[in-house]
Amino acid sequence: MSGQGAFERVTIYDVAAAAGVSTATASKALNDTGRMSSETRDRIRRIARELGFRPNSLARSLTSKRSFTVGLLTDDTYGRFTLPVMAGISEGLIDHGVSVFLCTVEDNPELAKVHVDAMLDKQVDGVIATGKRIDKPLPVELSHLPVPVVYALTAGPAEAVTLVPDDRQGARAAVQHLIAQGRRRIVHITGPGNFRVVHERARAYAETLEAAHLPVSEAGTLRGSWSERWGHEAVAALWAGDDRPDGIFCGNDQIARGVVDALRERQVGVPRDVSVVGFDNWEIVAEQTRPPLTTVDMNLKELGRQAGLALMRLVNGEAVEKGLWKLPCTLVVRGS
Amino acid sequence: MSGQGAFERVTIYDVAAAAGVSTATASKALNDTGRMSSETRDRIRRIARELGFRPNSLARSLTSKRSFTVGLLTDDTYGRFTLPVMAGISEGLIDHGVSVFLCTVEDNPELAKVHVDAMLDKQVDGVIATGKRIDKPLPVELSHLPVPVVYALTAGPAEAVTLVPDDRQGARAAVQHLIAQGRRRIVHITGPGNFRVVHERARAYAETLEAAHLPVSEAGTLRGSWSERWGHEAVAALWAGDDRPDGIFCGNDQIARGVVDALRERQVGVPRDVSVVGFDNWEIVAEQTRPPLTTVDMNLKELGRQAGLALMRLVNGEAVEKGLWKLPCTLVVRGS
DNA sequence: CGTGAGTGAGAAACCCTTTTCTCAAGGCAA
DNA sequence: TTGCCTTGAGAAAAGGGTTTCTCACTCACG
Repeated sequence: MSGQGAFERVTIYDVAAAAGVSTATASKALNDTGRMSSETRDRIRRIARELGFRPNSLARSLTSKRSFTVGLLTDDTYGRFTLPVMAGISEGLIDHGVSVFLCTVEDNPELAKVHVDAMLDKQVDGVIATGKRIDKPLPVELSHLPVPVVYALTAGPAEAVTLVPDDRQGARAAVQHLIAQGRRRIVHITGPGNFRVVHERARAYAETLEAAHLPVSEAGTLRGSWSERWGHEAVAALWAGDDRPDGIFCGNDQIARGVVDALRERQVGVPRDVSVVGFDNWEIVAEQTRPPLTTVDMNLKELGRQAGLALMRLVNGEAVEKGLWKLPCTLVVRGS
Repeated sequence: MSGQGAFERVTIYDVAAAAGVSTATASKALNDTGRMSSETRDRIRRIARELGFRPNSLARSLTSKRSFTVGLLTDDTYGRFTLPVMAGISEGLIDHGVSVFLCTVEDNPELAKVHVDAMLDKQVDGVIATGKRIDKPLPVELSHLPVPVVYALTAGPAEAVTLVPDDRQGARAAVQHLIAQGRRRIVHITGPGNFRVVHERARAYAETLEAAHLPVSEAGTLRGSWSERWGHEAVAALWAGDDRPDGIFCGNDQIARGVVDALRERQVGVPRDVSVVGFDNWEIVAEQTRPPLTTVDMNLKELGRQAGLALMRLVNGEAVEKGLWKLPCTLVVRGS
């Protein structure tokens, strides 16, 4: 099986000796550089394969000044957003032979500094900062590191590359979907006003209604918490009045879940009487709702992948457009 | 433009030259090895500090055969369990100067192999495997890697170190709490029977009742899905009969949430008439439930930390007890 | 004064790979 | 035959540290 060389690692000296050549020749044969007869090259390669030779990245990095590692900093240990982003980064970079150092720093500046120093000592080629909120920075200053930095789903300086989902476009898609379903009285039930995403989504909601010549009022946007309970409460408040909506765009899936449940308790048919659209495509919520939620997916894994690729371009010295990159969201149409 | 690596790194040669000594002496001064006058040692150290010298880990690893990195493999990109475990690992290891390579492998054996090979090439000192289910292994064989492996929250071979929460003890604590609240008719509403944790918790539930001389029947354990909906359904079924419980131990917090909501809809007082205990301490669920859920915390971050420390001991060649390590759970008492 | 022990520090080897420079040999034109 | 060019390959250095070995020197003792 694999991994038989458990004791002594095979080095390029072993390959060279077995092939009766120098390490220089062996190196060149394996890296497809230098000049030599194709017989020699093939023979060395065959022997390397037979011996199970795997070059020591550390030694290679020492001369190449490239470690093929990057550091990933996050302040999120529980959230559901970070993991897909990290998975995307890891997946996008492994294709380039790059491995990712995971560093969780909570909100602890000293811990963050320790991690950053450890990363730098290990000669990372670059750093990705990621977090739980796009309007809060990590507890450590990364702007004058000796390596490039990319920000994903966390606040970064204006002159850096920062990747976030395009909340406006996602919200627009959601509201347009409601309009396309023939809904005309559309409200927006969303989270706390001190989140930037709440502003973005609410603004896009209002603009989309306006563009469709539908009535839009400040009262159409209800701010609360990111919870099912708030969904319940908002429906209770709306149904207590006369001007009941026939379409509801929710700021996240939990609110939408609460909304759908509250409507069902009131015998209001979803989507017969009211259409509901959520945000996040948190599958455990969206798919379990009855009916399953139509919702906006932020494509976080893809966002992570793009962040990784952007960093690679910076590391390679290629030109990369600075500033905020807004990545498209996708509407996932289910039953609501 | 910052971060174009324009800075020249300070090497030990620079320090040695500035101090007028050889690199050997500089190395020994900085590592507190070898023999020299304390004036020399202090002077070299001071100069190193002034120059901002930071040793290149790569070069150091090349000779020391220790890279102070470990690989972390996970098959979970969405779950809520993995992130705290990873955070604990990262936190526990950074104290040892060890950084963690994050590798997400989904259920893809080839991807997993690529990641493992990349890790090995980068000379990781060890590997930690973690996942979403303690009864499913990762899609890659790790048992004859040339470095030690520790398993956390995923299935590992019998002869390895595997860390999992002590589900039995946690379940026992939950049921004992219900009994201490004066509850006597206690049922268990839990997840699908093909999860090992379902068996463990159900068994501990039954044993604890038995030990307290309370009635225990197979009908007292209701298996369903890990969803709020199932909590609702189970309550509906129970309250349709005559033998209604006064204590409910739920297999996870989502079920408990559904149970509490269903009870409230039925005007059953929690905890006035019925006490409910969940499992997981998923704060976003447990704290939002009305009343807030009393639940079992699996201390996943601590589990991760222990996994990291166990790996370090293996790497250092210290004796480590093999087999399944069951780490204690903690009952978090809230309002239910 | 000769001897031995202890001390402080440097030279050199080593870790593993890449890369530059050098060189011998052979082919070919003059 | 001489001289130049090409080709294939190796010697050596580099990369940034650590570690072993050696050595010169001082001091105390007999």
